[in-house]
Amino acid sequence: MLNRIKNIRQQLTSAERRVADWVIENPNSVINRTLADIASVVDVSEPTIVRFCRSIGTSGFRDFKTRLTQHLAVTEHVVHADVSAEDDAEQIIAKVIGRSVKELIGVQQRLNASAVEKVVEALISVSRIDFYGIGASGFVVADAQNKFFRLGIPCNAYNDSPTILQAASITNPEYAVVVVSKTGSSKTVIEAAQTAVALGAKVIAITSPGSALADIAPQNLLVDINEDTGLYTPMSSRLAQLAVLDTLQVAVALRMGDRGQHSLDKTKQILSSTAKRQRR
Amino acid sequence: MLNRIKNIRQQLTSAERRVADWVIENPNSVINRTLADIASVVDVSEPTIVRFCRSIGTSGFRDFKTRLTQHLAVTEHVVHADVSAEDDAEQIIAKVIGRSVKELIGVQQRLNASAVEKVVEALISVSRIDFYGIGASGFVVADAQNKFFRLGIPCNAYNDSPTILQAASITNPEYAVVVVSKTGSSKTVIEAAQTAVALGAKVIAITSPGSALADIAPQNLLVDINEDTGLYTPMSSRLAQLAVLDTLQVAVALRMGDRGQHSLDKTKQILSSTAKRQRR
DNA sequence: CCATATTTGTAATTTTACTACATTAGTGAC
DNA sequence: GTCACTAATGTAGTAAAATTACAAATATGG
Repeated sequence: MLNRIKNIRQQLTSAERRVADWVIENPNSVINRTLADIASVVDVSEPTIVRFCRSIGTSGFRDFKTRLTQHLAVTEHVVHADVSAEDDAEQIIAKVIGRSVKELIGVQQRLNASAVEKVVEALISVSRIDFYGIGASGFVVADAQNKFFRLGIPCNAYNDSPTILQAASITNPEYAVVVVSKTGSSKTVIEAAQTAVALGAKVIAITSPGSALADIAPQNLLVDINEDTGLYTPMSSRLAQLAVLDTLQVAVALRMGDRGQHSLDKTKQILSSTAKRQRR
Repeated sequence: MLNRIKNIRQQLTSAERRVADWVIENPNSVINRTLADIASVVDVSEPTIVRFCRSIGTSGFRDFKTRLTQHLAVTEHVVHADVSAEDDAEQIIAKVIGRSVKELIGVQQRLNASAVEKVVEALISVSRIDFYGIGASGFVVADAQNKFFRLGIPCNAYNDSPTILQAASITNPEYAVVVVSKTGSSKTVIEAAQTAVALGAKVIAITSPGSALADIAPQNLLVDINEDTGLYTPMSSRLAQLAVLDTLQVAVALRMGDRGQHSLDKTKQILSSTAKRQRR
């Protein structure tokens, strides 16, 4: 919604643009104000505001207001405060999960669609995929390996430095290498990424923009994770990485068509028949 | 919001209750309808609806409408449609992550605060914690182990059947055992939970309500995960489990006070100094 | 610098929410 | 059972807010 306004801003007439600028500056104010109200603070006429609403694709001021309300409810649905020792369980639940929700929505908005498309192209063009991640990212790559494996794609996940370095040294142009790292500054993953690039593998980095790793990898999915406020483990970055990999897996599965669906069905079938056998 | 209406329902007068029932049935319709509109379909007068709005704590119909809009935007912030082969990257990102967001918000609402409190009590009363999970839950418990370990709590995660059964057989009342399972029907985890309960360990299950595992474990955090629509791997359940464990870890850390904070600081310090050393 | 198109504002209209008051229905005492 | 009283609901009018029609002003090209 707000993005749409920003995108279309230059196509607007000057009075409408003044409205747009004010809305972008004070989105929350729109919800509690009336048409006349806004007209007077922005110093334009009421119809101008209605025209602005139509320009950005809504049917009128009323429609614009409800849509903005919905948009803001989602993007700002967060308990902004940090957890504190006085919080009871109810508050902790709200705050911890609220932060995760915020993080996911952030990824949803920041993740670059065309970059995703390119990465998907790369992933379906190779015959195997390796995932590298150390520390907290180690769990993420293990999960990713499982996900892609179920699509029938041969793949491995490595989470310790020596093995990652060895794995990188035996890659070739038939490999895609997905390197997951929050900071993108660990020596191991950088070295591994360099090696893989040199050997012709398609290297994809899921990391922070501007990091050393991001500079090396030709295809990047840069996820700009909000820095942790210091407290507690990096849940947010893990969640963001998982979300990116979920998206990639679904996108790859769709591009693979029946082949991927078939593999999925088979793995599911095995899982459920095992469960039944065990239940007896 | 809708919960509030349900709670207050019996205190309403009969005409107001008719309004409440209609709103609960058709919450989305409220957004696009006018006061007069709703009055005619519910077959009450307009002031009755305004009175209903006041009864549930809003200042009038307008206020009620925006609040409901916000509420629905958050709880239904989802592209309802499933992903399909025709979707482009943009839509896949929106749908996949949107579903995850929905799942998290669902957990946030369903997770029982008093149950969380009891579980936290149990976790801080023991000297070590074991995490059991097989298959997809295996990744979740590995992550949990890492999280709690950083608080300075001795703990282990097991993700294969024989090891889980062995681990359960050496538990004692000084152990807390956290069993993670989506279905709660796998033979291994049920058996392990039974063994641990018999040996006096505090057994906590993160699983579906009504499952066999839920019946065994004295303390349960029941997470009622929306069944997957069939497509793709169980991302939702994994996310829900992670969210529950995140919450538990934060709650435990807060209850531990300085002791937990101190351990966290130390582990963080080590991580960053290692990173620096590697960067040289 | 005039003609035309575009942008913006004024004022009237319509839609919508809200309020004051009247009517009806319900409840308990005798 | 009915009268008095209270609570609940509706009617009709009012105020407020959004929208529209049209006119004035501003910009643009020949």
